[in-house]
Formats: sequence, structure tokens, C-alpha cells
Amino acid sequence: MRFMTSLRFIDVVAREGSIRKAADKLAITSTALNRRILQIEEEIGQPLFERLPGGVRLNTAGEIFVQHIRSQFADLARVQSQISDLSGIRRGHVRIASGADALRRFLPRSIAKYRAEHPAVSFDLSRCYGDDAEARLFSLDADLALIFAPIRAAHVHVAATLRQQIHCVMPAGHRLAARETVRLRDLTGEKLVLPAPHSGVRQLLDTGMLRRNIEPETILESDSFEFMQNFLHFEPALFFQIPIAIESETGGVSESFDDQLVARPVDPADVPPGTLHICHLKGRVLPVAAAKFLDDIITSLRTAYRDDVGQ
Amino acid sequence: MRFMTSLRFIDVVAREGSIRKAADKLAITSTALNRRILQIEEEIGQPLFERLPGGVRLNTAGEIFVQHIRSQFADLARVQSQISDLSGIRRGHVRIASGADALRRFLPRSIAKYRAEHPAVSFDLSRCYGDDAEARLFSLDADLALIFAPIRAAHVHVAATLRQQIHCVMPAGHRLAARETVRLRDLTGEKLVLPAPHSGVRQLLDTGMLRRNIEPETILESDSFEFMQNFLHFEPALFFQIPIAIESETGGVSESFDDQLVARPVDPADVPPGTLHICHLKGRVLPVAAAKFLDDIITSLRTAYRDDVGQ
DNA sequence: GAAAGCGATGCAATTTTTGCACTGCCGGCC
DNA sequence: GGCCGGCAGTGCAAAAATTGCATCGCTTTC
Repeated sequence: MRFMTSLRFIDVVAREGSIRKAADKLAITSTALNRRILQIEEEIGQPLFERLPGGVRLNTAGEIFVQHIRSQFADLARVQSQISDLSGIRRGHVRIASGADALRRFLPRSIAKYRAEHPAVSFDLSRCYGDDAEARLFSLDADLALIFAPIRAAHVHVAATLRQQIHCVMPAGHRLAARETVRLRDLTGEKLVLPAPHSGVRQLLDTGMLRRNIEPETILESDSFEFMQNFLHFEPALFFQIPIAIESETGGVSESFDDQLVARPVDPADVPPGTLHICHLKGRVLPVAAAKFLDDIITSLRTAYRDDVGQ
Repeated sequence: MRFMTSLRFIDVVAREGSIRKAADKLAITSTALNRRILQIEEEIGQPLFERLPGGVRLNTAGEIFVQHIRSQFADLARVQSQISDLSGIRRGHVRIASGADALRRFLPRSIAKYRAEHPAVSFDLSRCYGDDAEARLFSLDADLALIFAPIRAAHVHVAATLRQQIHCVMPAGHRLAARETVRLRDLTGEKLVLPAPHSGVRQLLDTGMLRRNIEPETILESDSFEFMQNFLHFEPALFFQIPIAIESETGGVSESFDDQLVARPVDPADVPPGTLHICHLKGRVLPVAAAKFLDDIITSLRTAYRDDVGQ
């Protein structure tokens, strides 16, 4: 898009915090970039960047302007997808910010299913925690976010929620595998692998442990499911997941997702269920592809999780 | 705004319906303009215009794209006004589409008052009827609209309403001037000057007349207050206005706004009060200046008309 | 059937953008 | 405390783009 170049350049400079770095990234000289920026600042009538010894930084006017630029880009993407749509091409691009939970099974399955119907739609997945995901929505770097954590920002619209009980994952022969649910007090003496401190699962667990006054024996912290799963093949321990991360191939809750590992729900009396939020930026018109995909995953959740789906 | 030129050109071509005409208006050659359009169409990947023997016309993709362009322009104006605002300049521009009613006294007074506080804000007034005003909101040619007529379009947000009883304007010595209110049946035998057929006042009157089965003696139709007022100096007749068009210098209802003319309300039993709608495009973030002005006129209406102001 | 109006295109002139070499500036580091 | 490195800004020439002119092919109108 030729007519957007200058604006895109400004966005990149704002992100890089330096004209030279941005110029490097954009494969032009810093002089050319510098002059483009000076020119736009002149047209606006006000500087958009503060000049610091180590680079540049957006001033207040710049913040406003860059936000405008980003919304223009998002809107242009929407328009393009709308235009492609009406010629029957069903082109499009969907950018998703998601926690590791949904990224593991649910999204691959959903995206593959969607792409089977719309092969010309491409996807962008970025794994991030709640706050980052919200930030990516706001900076229009993501169209949709799937967050297993409370929503903080007021400018995020929650399109659907999914109640998820935390599950305890253990070797198949473990003594707790016989139970229907796992109580927190059963965990004393067990070796635990906890999720990263700022993850939603961890925070629910911490609250529960604190309330029940339980001091678990934490042998590891990890935010990688892959790692935890493989670790359990070598040393018996317990870790925690929500159903959507360990759902069966076809979707829906699965009790054993690996020959040697099984999952049992933690008793809701000890740890209340958390909520997975599926959201987008409030007030934003999503590109057709993103809107359609959002619809699809919500209906897919409804069939797989029925009453746990809200809004 | 250099970086918007191509987009602006497309907008003009869409409005003119011809590349050559648009080129003329833009003071460039048709070739240059033609190639700019071809280039953008190539970047979009789809033609935006149908080529007709007599010029060009937007196709569906073009309609979508031009709507996007216009919203970008409106948004840019908002951003600029926001940026100016934070440097304390309070610059800005407000574009208003209004019926003749509000344009006569209310808007001059309100704008003068607003400009006394914000001298760097400029205004654009365009007189038009209900449908045009709504169209101007939609094409983003106007920020605000004041319409004395029902609102048709769903994409218009009504920020405030003002109930207005139709008044009958007559020479000061007229026999009906002694009455508190004027009944429709009193009008038989009177010479009437009616407003234009598609005006809100006229439609209310027509409905009333039809219901009461009254055939008025219409000697003139006019949409010009000026004309009607001056005409009455030469030939005694009656015409109709709503209070906001004949309010006193300081605002509020006035009974005689001219040495020789007085206004008396038509009895609500004969003609129900109509509604003046103050509105803007739904879902649009107004530029600061426009938003502030909107606030101002609504509060000003509340003090002048109190209980007649709604929403 | 000629004339007038339209959008598209080849080619040369012009304007704009870019890159190179360089300046002045500031902070960190030896 | 002076030197070094990284930064944004600037003069000037080269490169790239935009523009204007002349012209084509087409359709409608008179």
C-alpha cells in the first residue's frame, strides 16, 4: 500500500524508538526516513517525537497520532478483507493473541477446521499473557485474544467466556488418579510443577493454597506444557492445566490425553473455576475473516463445553 | 496532508463521477489523476470504479473503500483537533447540516457564543432537509445535524431532541393575534404561505389539515423565512414557524420577533408538536470542537426550553 | 457520419524522494 | 576530562516518482 508508507514508517519508528534502527528495519537510509518524519510533523503542525540523545520517543501528540495510524491500518485490513470477500475470494488474515492454554490444542484444531473451508485466510498466533494480550488488542497488533485471566482493561470487549476448572495432571498409576476430584490437602507431600507466576492458572492455585494454608513442595516452575509433559516421563510429579489445553483430538474434555498421563479436576471447593475470555477491542469492526472465525470458535465451544460457555 | 492526496483524489472522483471533471477540480491533468487511480486499484487488487461511456462510477468494492476513506478523513480531523487541543490552541472545525429553522437564529447565536470562547474554531453550515442532512452525516461531510423531521436512518445517533409546537405568524393587528392559540378551523378564509412540501413543518401541517378536513387557501409556498417575512409587509397573510426559528435575541420563545409580526401557537389538538433532532453519526468519535459545541448547544437548549428538551 | 466526451497509454519534462558525506549533539567509558 | 560511539539533522547530487502533452480507441449524441 503505497499511500500508507509514511504512516507505516512512523509506526515503526515509534516501536523501535530510534530513526536509525527503524530505517534499518525498513531497508532505507536513516536520512530518508528522518525527512519523511520531519515532513509529516510539519504537515501536522506539531512534533510527534521527542528527540532524546539515544533516539526518539513519542510525545503526547505522537501517541494520539500513532494510535490513529494503527486504527487506520486495522481498518484498512478490514476493508480489504471485505472487498476480497465480495469477490468470493474469501481472502483474509486473522491475528490472535492467546495464552499457552488455548494455543495447545484448541486453536490448532479450530484454525485447521476454519482453513479447510477458507484456504485463503492466513493466521498469526502470538503466545502471551493476559496483559500483553490486552496490549496487543489495543495497539491493534491482534484482532482476537484468548485470555485465561481476569480482564483488566475497559476497552476490551468480551465476546464469550468459558468456565474452566483447573485439572491436576499426573502419571497414570498415581494414587490420586483413582479419585474423582483432587483436594488441595491431598497435595501435601507431592512434588509439584507449577505454571509461571503471572499465569491465570497459577494465580488461582496460589489463592486456593493460601486460603487452605497449604505449602506445596514446588520442584519446578515452567510455562511450557511440552516441558512439563516430558518431565513427568522421567520423574513423577503433578502439574496443572485447564481442560482446553488438554482436550481430546476432536474437542471436549478428555481425561487422559497421553498414554501415561491422566488429568483429574481439582475440587471446586478448594479452587474455584477460572474463566477463559475470548475478546477483541471494544468498538472495533473486525475484518470479515476475524469476525467469522470468532463466530466459529464460539459455536465450536458451545458444542464442546455447552453450559460452561457464557455471554 | 500529503499522505492523503491519493485518497482525497479518489473521493473527489467518486463525487464527480468523472476523472476529467475531478482532475479539473483538483487542478491537475486527467492523466495524472487517472494513473493515480489505476495505481491504487492495482494495490487494492480490484477495480474500484466501473468505466462507463460518460465517466466512472463506484462499484461495490469502491463504495466500501470510499466509505473507508471518508471515515479516515473524519478521523484525521478528529486527531488533529485533539492534538491542537492539547497544546492549548483549541483549534478546530465543526461542520453542521441544519434545517432552515435552527439556522436562522439559534445557530448564529450559539456559534457566536462558542466562538467568543474558542476563536480558533471555524464552522461550516449547510442548510438542508432531513434526508440530505442524514446523508451528509453518513458521508462524513457533516459532524452534526439539526433536523426538524423524523429520523429515518438507523446509523444516526440522536444526542438530544427538542419538542416544538408549530406557531402561526401573522401581522400584529390580525384578528387571530388576540387568541392564545390558533385553531386550524380559524384558518379558513385566511391567505396562507406554506413552507416547502418536504419540510417537517409542512408535513405536520398537512397531516393536521387532512385530519380536520380543512382546505387552506395557499397563495404561496416558500422555504425562505426572509421572503415570507418581507412578503407579509406587503400583503397580509399567515405563515408558520417553530419557536427556535423565531426565538428572541437572547434565546427562548418570543411572541413578537418583528415590530409588525406576531406568532401564536397552533393548538396542539390540531397539530401535535414536532421534534427537532440534534444528531451525529452513530459510533463516530467526534472531533473535540464538535463534541464541545454539541454539549454547549444542548445545555443552552435546556436553559432556554427546559422541559421540551429530551434525551 | 461527424463531433464531442470519456478513459487509457507512450514519452519527455518536472518534481519528489533517496543516498552519501558530513555536522552538531549528548552520554558513557577508559 | 577527553575520546568514542550512537544519535538526529542537512547540503548536494543521483535516482525514482509523478506529471503533462499528444494521441488512441471507444461510445453517445446530434
